[in-house]
Amino acid sequence: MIRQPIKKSSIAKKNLIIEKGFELMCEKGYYNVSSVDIAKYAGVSTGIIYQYFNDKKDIFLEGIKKYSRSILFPTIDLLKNNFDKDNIRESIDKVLDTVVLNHNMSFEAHKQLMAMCHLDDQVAEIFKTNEIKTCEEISYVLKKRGVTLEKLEVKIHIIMGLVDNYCHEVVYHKHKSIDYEAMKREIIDIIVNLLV
Amino acid sequence: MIRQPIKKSSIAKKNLIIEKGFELMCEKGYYNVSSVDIAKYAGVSTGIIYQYFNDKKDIFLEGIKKYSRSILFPTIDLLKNNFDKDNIRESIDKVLDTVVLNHNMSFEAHKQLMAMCHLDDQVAEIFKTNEIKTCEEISYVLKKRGVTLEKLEVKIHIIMGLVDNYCHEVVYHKHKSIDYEAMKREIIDIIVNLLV
Amino acid sequence: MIRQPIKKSSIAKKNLIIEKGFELMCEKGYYNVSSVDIAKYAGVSTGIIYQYFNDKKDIFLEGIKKYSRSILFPTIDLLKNNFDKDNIRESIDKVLDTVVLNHNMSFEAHKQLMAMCHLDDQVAEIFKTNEIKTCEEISYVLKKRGVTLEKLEVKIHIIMGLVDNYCHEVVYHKHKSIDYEAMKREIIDIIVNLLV
Amino acid sequence: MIRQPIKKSSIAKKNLIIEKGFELMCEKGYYNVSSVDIAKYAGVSTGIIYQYFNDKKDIFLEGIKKYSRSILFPTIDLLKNNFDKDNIRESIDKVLDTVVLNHNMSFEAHKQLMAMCHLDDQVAEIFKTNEIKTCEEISYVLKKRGVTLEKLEVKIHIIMGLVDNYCHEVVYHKHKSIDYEAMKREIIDIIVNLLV
DNA sequence: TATGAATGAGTCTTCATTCAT
DNA sequence: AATGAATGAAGACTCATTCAT
Repeated sequence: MIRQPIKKSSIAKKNLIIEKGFELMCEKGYYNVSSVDIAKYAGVSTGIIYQYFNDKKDIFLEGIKKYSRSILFPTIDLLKNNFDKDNIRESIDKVLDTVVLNHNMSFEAHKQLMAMCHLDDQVAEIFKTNEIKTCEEISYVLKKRGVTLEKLEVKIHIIMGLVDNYCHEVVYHKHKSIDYEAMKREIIDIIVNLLV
Repeated sequence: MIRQPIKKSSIAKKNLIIEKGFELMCEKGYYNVSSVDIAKYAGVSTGIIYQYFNDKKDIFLEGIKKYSRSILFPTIDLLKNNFDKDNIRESIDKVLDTVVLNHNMSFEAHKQLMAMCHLDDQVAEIFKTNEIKTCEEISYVLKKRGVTLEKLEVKIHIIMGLVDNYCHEVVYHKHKSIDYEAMKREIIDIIVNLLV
Repeated sequence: MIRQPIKKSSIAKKNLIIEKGFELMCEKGYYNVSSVDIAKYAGVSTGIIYQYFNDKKDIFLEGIKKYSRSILFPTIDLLKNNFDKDNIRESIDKVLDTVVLNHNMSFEAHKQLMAMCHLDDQVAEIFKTNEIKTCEEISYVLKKRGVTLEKLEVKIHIIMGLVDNYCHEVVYHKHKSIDYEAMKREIIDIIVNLLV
Repeated sequence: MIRQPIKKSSIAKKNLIIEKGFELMCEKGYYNVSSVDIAKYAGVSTGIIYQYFNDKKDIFLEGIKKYSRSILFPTIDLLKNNFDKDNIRESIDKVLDTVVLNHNMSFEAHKQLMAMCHLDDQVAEIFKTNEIKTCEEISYVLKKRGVTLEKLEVKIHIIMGLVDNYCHEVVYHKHKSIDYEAMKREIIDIIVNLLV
């Protein structure tokens, strides 16, 4: 049924479908985009889609595999570039700002990805794997930078959750009654406490 | 267009549609359930649905308004019944267990609600309102029980996030490499630190 | 099944349904008006409609029987009041003006009635009967006013058709390229020729 | 949304839908035919209909554009082939017979077309345009055959109306009390009078 | 390989009519 | 005699997927 493209141009075409399809689904929403839309947007025929993919969801899954990591867990790169054991507070501060910035840049995509994550087990599985991998990498980076703690991975998981929550709070829930600067300080405190 | 039921039996019928419809959508998934499915499941005709609701989403929204609070934010009742200032650690422990239990009881419902929360602004709005209200109520309870802290609401928000994350971690992500008991202890530590 | 109202108030109610229902159907179009609409517009319950009428069309038919004559064939009354054998030209002129005026006053109703006349055999039958009756009456009036001609009824039929055509031309087709005053003169000439 | 067929077979398919759909609607009545009916009758899928047409009415309109001229206004061809200035009476006689014959051949179609003409402005517009065009063509033919009259177009309009009325009288209203042969003679007289 | 026309099951929605009260 | 809530069959329309070319 499903063919693996061999020719260079075919491989490019398959990748184009993933790229453009994922882009469109992230922007408009999985359920608001039809296969015909995707084909048109990618500039290919509808038929070819079903030679490289089982169904519409397949495209989305491939898209996630390929792009979601950079959308959802850019933390690792941030840390690699910014983490300074002797200046944890500022490192974390920078990470928080960057994560918020990143979320705002792909606002709709994030919403769609989170939604699909809850609606589809395969999507959820990919996210889970991603998260674990990210956690391991962060762990590796931290260790390299001199952080030696018990239960490090558990702590990193908690920290990742905290960062995420803070981010969602700021990006989606933004409401007057909350003092977000204070929240940020509290969260940094918690993280610092966990890492020392 | 949309009629408000006046007769007792009609009100009951409308409520039945909300109850059964919401149940079905939570169980099978919003996008996997049609209005005909809902009508059949509720034992009413398809026509009547369109006399009381604009569309499927309307039913879902009403369902959320009616039930989601008890599904998503039972924390408040837990606290009311369990919080003991001189024994915070155990109080929190109990809350965590109960939240996990509660999530497991309506596993699919939670997933659907979270998904819709990301896909639909109206749903998101209801959640946001609920969360603020819950936060305020928890704040009120804690104050009554003798917790007097600066930035209490900010802290409660963070705690609610931590609880939620822990819960999701346990319920959805459950994987071998993580020591969930350790995670629980860490989280309790953080919460206790925040509250003293 | 169908009940004949006996009580004075019931008879009034049935008539109200015919009156208001017919009015609404003429205005909005038979296919754009539902029984519920009619009931609401007449201020009665939907149920009662089906005690006095077999179906929606019944109301329309009764409406036609009751009102269409005055809408469609007011010619007879015009003639009764205006026909002057020694001044035919002016009589006809007045009739034409009045018929056009009458059409314009119930523009939508006319269109609906003509349409239904073509769509439904029962409606067509009523129209046919009406036309014959009108023709006979006109014939009677003309004779009384001293018009004695062979094949009078045939001529009257032709005249009625001419009047109708002129009217439709003016009311519906109105376009620049045609000189309607000239047309009127020609038609009057023809009619006068027929009647002398 | 709406696609224009390019491939030969697709064009044929679109035309088939118009042809069969129009045929069915004319036969059974516009309001008694569903898109599924049309698809079945034309031997195509329901989906394809919505790729070539906005809705049912679209098919009807295309049908009218394609076929109505030959159904409704064949007079012009009749005249072209039969009109003889020195033998007007017989020419007209032949036209009348042919028009009646033609109406009887597509009895239901005529009724539907007339009905839709009153119910739908787009249909009405097409008819109006057709009529004007026909009138001009007849005018052209008559002039060529030596008929030179003032207000010729007005007269042709009146004649077309007379022919139509006679035809409807014969085809739809047929009733004992009228002497149709006499009516025919009268109408021919009127027409001849107009043309000399 | 690639095309894009075609499919048809499935969805939402309406409304003439019935029926419990 | 009257109500108006309820019914459910039928219609319009969509879209993931297939298939002839």
